[in-house]
Amino acid sequence: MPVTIRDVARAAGVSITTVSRAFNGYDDVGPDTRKRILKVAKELNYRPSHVARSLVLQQTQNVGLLISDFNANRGAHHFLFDVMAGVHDRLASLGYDVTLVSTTTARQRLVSYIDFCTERRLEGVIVMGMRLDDPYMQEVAEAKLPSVGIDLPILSRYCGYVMTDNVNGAKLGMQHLLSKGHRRIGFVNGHQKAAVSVDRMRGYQLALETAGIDSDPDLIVHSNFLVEGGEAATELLLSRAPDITAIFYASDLMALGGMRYLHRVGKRIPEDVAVVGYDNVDVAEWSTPALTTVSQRRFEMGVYAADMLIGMLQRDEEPGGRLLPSELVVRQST
Amino acid sequence: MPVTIRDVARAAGVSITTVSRAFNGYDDVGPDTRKRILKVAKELNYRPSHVARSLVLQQTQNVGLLISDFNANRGAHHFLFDVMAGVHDRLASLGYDVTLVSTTTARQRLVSYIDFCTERRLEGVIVMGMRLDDPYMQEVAEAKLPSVGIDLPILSRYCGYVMTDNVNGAKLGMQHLLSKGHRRIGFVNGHQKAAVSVDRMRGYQLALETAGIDSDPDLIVHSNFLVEGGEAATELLLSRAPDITAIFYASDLMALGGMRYLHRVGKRIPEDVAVVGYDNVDVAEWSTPALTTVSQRRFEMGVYAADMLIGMLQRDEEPGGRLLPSELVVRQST
DNA sequence: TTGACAATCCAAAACGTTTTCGGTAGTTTA
DNA sequence: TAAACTACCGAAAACGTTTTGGATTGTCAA
Repeated sequence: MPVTIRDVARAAGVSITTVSRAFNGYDDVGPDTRKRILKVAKELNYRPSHVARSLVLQQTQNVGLLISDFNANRGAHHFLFDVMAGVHDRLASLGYDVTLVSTTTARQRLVSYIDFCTERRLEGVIVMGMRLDDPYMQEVAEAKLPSVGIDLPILSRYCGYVMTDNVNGAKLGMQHLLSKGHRRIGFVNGHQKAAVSVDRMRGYQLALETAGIDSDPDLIVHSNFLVEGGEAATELLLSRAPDITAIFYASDLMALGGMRYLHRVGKRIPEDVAVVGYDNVDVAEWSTPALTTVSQRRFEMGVYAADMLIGMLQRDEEPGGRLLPSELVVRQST
Repeated sequence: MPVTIRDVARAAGVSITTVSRAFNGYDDVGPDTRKRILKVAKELNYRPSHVARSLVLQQTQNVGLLISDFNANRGAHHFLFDVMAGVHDRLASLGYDVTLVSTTTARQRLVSYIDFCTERRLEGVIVMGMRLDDPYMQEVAEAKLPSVGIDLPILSRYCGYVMTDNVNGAKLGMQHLLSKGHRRIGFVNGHQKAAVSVDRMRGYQLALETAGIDSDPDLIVHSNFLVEGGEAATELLLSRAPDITAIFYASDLMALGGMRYLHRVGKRIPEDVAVVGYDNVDVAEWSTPALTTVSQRRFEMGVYAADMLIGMLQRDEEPGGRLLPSELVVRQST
């Protein structure tokens, strides 16, 4: 049904070899024949088949964008969307196609992640939203498929990663609170199986340490990065340590949930309790009071991840771990 | 480099024909040979090439997910992400691959949307985030490529769409305000080139009409669906008609911006001005006061769009226009 | 006049599958 | 015992490209 290179060749009165060469800009085709071929091709509405070309060239120009359990991670769109945009933007501008892959789907179809990718001859993968205990973590690390994790510190011959400098980010947030005179600071972290959580925990501890304050386990609670989780965590935190004057949250959404709870129990922000979030998502700016937070450059994370992958693919570069700087954004909640 | 069907055939001592049949579950291959082939294939780590198969079968099992200017539309993630999840979820579970496509990228690469799709032999496309005056609108409508628009009323032999019943949705929001006794109701609509805007405008007018209220052009202003736009629009609205007691926004984000402005100028919500949004995004629930809004079932929109496309692809069904019901979610802003 | 050398072009193989059309045994039926 | 049938398997063509290794001109220098 679709018009092939053979149709063009026939219509232009040349061989398919010549059509191919005309299209790919080789110089051993006469200027008039070239013009004729191009004209005929346009008339016939010829589009070279990407799949035939992939087959003979043995490369698809196609990379996967793997989002762990896309469906269940919908609440994370505040973070994920921009990263996706960054990844796609860079990859597309370099001529790569991006196919969406989700692990759950793969699981449903009883195909492992690596099977999925090699079957479609994906040349590389960018992985996001994954937990450290996810079974696919190991698959990614062991596969010989070039891949780069976002917020996933996997490092091997074929795996690199990009993430924000979370320990410094957490330190920034904490130092800000410490500089405001707070001494009893609660910490609502993300779930323990998120790579960022362990780093942010370290930043929290480090900041306390250098301020000469002993860490109190009662002041630390783990949650799920989402609003409801932050709400519940804050309630728990306040029941355990009613004397805290500030809370540091590992995500803006949890901070929002926390502020909602604080508001409900009549605490004023920042007078009674100061609040710092993490991510600097758009919502942080809209809340009342506007949320002080540690920013992550999400779009850039995607771009850099794409760049690292391209480096591996096109220039055979060794992957590495790239840490983006964090920045403190001070607003009214502190 | 990758192991092919020929390698498996050689290792198993059979022809490639037999390997192919064994893999595709044909019944004319002996039970013992089949077992042997499968064992050998597993040992060699054989994965059939999706691209070779696509070439011979003349179908790719691949559909495009076209997001108009992905990059610039990042602010719309509150709406888009869930739809994407719905689309991907359904499509993936039916064995289709999903390729991300963005028109800007295409434009950069000087390849038209339709070229992009036919080159990759995409079997269909789901289109979202597009404006009515977008040049690609016509391309989509004229192309013989099965496609379904989300919030885009394009209808042809190959084009269907799914959108929320926006005129009824707007009517619901307005009727709610009218039932609370409001008579001077401002309307902050989205930009005029969005399909949903014209429907919501109609719903607004209809509601006024049946309530016997004349529509006042001073009470209507167009904006861009985003927070800052809503803020500016509200300022304009109040300057033109200081006597309004309620505002209906065509998106939750604009409503949020509006509430921010109202708060700043000392108006109480809902006592001085009642506010209704549109979309029921997660943020609507978190704001203070929580936002009354008209809900859209975003995930389902994606699922239904996928279903419609599959219907065309697999059962040659005629596309149509599917309208999802809207629902009013009453919270504290009214 | 002839050999070399551009300038153009083409036939055929290759990429990794699926599928059509047979072919060869062995087994049953008449 | 021959014919028909079953069960299993393979050779080869096809899908739409790219690329290798010439082939055919014509031109120019010797």
